[in-house]
Amino acid sequence: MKVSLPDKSIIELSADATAMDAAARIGSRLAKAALAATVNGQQVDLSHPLADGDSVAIITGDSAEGLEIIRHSASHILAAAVQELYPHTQFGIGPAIADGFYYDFKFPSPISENDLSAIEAKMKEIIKAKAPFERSRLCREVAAEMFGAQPFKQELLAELPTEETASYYTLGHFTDLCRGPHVPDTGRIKAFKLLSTAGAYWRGDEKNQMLTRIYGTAFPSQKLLDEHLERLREAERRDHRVLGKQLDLFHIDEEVGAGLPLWHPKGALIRKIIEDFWRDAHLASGYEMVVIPHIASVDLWKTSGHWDFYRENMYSPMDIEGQEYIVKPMNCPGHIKIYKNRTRSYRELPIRWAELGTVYRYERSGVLHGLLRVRGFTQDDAHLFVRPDQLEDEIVSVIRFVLFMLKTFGFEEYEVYLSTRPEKSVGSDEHWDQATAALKAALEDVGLGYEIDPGEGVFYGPKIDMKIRDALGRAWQCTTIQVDFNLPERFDVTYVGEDNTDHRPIMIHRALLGSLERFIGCLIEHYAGAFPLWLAPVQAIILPIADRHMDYAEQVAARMTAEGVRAEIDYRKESVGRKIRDAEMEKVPFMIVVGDKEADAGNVSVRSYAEGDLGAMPLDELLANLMRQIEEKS
RNA sequence: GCCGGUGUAGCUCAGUUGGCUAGAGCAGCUGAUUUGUAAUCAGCAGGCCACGGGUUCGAAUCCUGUCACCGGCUCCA
Repeated sequence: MKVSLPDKSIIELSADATAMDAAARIGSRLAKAALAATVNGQQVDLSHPLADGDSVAIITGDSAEGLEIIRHSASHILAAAVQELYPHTQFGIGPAIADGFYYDFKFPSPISENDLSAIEAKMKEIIKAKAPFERSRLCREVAAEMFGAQPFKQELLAELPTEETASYYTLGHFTDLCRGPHVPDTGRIKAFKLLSTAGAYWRGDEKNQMLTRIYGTAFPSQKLLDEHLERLREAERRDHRVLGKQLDLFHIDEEVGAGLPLWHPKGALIRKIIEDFWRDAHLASGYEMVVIPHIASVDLWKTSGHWDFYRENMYSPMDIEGQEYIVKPMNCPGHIKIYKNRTRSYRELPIRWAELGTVYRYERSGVLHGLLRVRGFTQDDAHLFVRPDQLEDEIVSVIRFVLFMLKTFGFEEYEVYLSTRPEKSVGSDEHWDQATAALKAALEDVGLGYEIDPGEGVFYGPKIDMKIRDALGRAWQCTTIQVDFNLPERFDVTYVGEDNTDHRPIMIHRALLGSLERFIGCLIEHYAGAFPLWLAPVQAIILPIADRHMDYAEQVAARMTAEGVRAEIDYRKESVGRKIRDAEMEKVPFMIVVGDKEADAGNVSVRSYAEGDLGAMPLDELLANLMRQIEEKS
């Protein structure tokens, strides 16, 4: 028979040939590297028999598909090892994921990370034995019989469409319901490591029982695995919680409360720089600033619907002279009240009101995470009141504004989601459809790729979310843009139209950075604590060589400060080497060494954090350089 | 909230099968050194061993409750 290859060439094989035979015919090196194959667009095992006219591509560990198959097979090896070591374990599922794989188990008694090395050892035995993955097809009755005391497998089996005979893979004594494909034998797994254990609800539903998940990763070679582990260690060094401590930016104090960060002077300064930039950018983009109180009468939250739809995230009311007040979890009702304080004309719209608004939300203790998930945070919030004919243009300009902001902070990569109507929500289907369509149209207008996140909208409207990733690759939602027909209705928000009758504006809720806490947390990790010049709390530190250079150091500092550069002097009686080391540890962008030579010549010796020793130069030259970098925010 | 783990000086960490006055480095303070591109030297001080209860002649160590933190799950800016 003849089969075709990806390069369009045709090879001739015997009538009973398999995908493996095709690989062998192409080359012996490929046969050795082969893990699985794609036949007519479908991934299959190497043992898959070919038919005349098939188009065949061999999958190796070099491709993303190959890597996924390696990891998926590794998860089966993990399960087989667990079955041998802990015979009464019940098995959940074990897929490949972005950076590795996991398998969920219900162990007869709890295990911990200390047990992973024993499981790894057993896996290595299985790999050394080059045990084959054997595929079979069973009818449902036989499979149900085989999975006897495996309730999770039984549940999966019961949900399969009746007309289908599912496929099964057997590895030693372990058989799993699985679509495949798998590597031909366990010897193909060249490098793997078990990383951690975790609790995970069966099928991701907290109403179900909790299983024990084991995470691991696998690569086609030890070298690639080592590189990956090194990246993980590097990521730990970028952790904003570690850097926040090292750089003295913030801390979270047990006696103050979980999830309530305290900003130290340097952290607060970075925050101030971001806030200043943010306010200026907003004022320049047609926004006005508003300010509202942090607590409001419970009546406001009843009108807005938060009391009914958002209460699980809100703190309990406090009693003030018999009236119930609530700490705000959102800023929108306050801004609406400002709008409603007088009659608005169609000529005023769009109204764009922005506020760095601090909100407090109840978050379950287990979800708190440094600055990235807290209980009190400041949103870079704004509410736009627009006429229907202005809606799409306004969304487009908000999206453009977001892209500008993120780019300024060095974020070039993010994920975009369009979240649709959740179960707990208010408003008519018609309004939801209209709002969703407007967001979609705007995204397409700007040409931004996005995914749909079904049912993830807010209770009052759909939203566009943008997520950026932390050092460990976890995605955090920062930007959010929400279209809302409902709150204007609930508060009876109106404007007088050209026709002299009342009309209902549409609201856009939006936060570009999301919250300053989360954004700065991501920013610390993004820059690994080495902030670009415009954001660095200390931009330059002047290092006098000996006490007699203090006067000159102060002249230099005064000059820099006068130009608006944040400069400090290291007054300590320490060696230059020591002062440099400490400045390096604090990741100060510029170190200015001044001694006899500099004082005599009236210049400065410059060492940059990024580039090292730059040699001597006139102070004016350095300043011009710094001013340019600050201006460019580079 | 749930599963597993952790909690010793400001920070990073030792602390053996329960047994001397709980240690080290860094940071801090004092003194000496006046230093040329990643740590000068010496001395001193610093601990309710997260917090509460229990077991024991004796607890940092064992048991238990609470809190916080870490990795996930669920949930979210």
